[in-house]
Amino acid sequence: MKIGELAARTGVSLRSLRYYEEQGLLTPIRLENGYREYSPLAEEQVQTIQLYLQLGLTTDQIAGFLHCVLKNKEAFCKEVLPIYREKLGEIETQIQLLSNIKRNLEDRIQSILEEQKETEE
Amino acid sequence: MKIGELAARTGVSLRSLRYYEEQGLLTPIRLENGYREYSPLAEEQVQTIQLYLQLGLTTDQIAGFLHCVLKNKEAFCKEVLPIYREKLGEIETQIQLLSNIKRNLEDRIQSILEEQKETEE
DNA sequence: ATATACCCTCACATTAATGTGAAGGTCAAG
DNA sequence: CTTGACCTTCACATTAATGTGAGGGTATAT
Repeated sequence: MKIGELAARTGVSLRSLRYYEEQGLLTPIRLENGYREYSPLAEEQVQTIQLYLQLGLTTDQIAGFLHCVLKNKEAFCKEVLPIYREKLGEIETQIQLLSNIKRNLEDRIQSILEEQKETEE
Repeated sequence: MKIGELAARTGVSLRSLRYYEEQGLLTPIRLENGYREYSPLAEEQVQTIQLYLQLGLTTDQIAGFLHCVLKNKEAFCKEVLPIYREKLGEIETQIQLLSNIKRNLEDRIQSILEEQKETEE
């Protein structure tokens, strides 16, 4: 299938599909006229790529294990686990940071409200 | 004081101090030779700016209420509360998103570990 | 042959604060 | 008058995936 059809089937933009190719995640063959020709399997591959992107992995990281997970279960791809753990660590750090800010903001909002209450009296 | 001294006192880079001026957060006067001359109050102002930046506010948002909070308590600056609430909402959304990813990652890690255990047997 | 609906590549824009470096003026001490 | 430590402005780079648009080729139906 050509790129337009793959985009329609997957909901991923032409731009992104070409970008995935540039990043080595997708390698359609080229027709004589230069058009990309995707195998039927590409549809599933794109969905897999999307899944990993939604986990916050970069195309670089995905490229490191994609060809493996497309053929095997994740558990058989030794590159996956360390990347998951690394990402999990980042996420936890980020949540911690945001939680601190959240508490700070809540305290400040509370202070303002109390101050305003006093002034009303 | 000149920019180098202010940078040394506050730990904020020259680049950032100039950027704050560009964003309207800091307005040193200019000496005849073109050098920026900061009032002694600038040190505290910079610390205030840093505080708001650390809450995740943009220079645009800070510019909206900075001149007020430098003179009054936050509670008297009506622009502050809505901005805090907006930011709080963003933070909560972000935490929610990250928490979903976190759970997803944890599940996947768990699955991999269990699968590997089975394979070992 | 022309319209239309595809496809191609290349390249700039997006966000926000900060880093970095070039090219050059100012000032004080020697 | 030179050195060194300041200061100035300007401008490009950083991150990552995606949007957008120009300029142009291809294929099919009329």
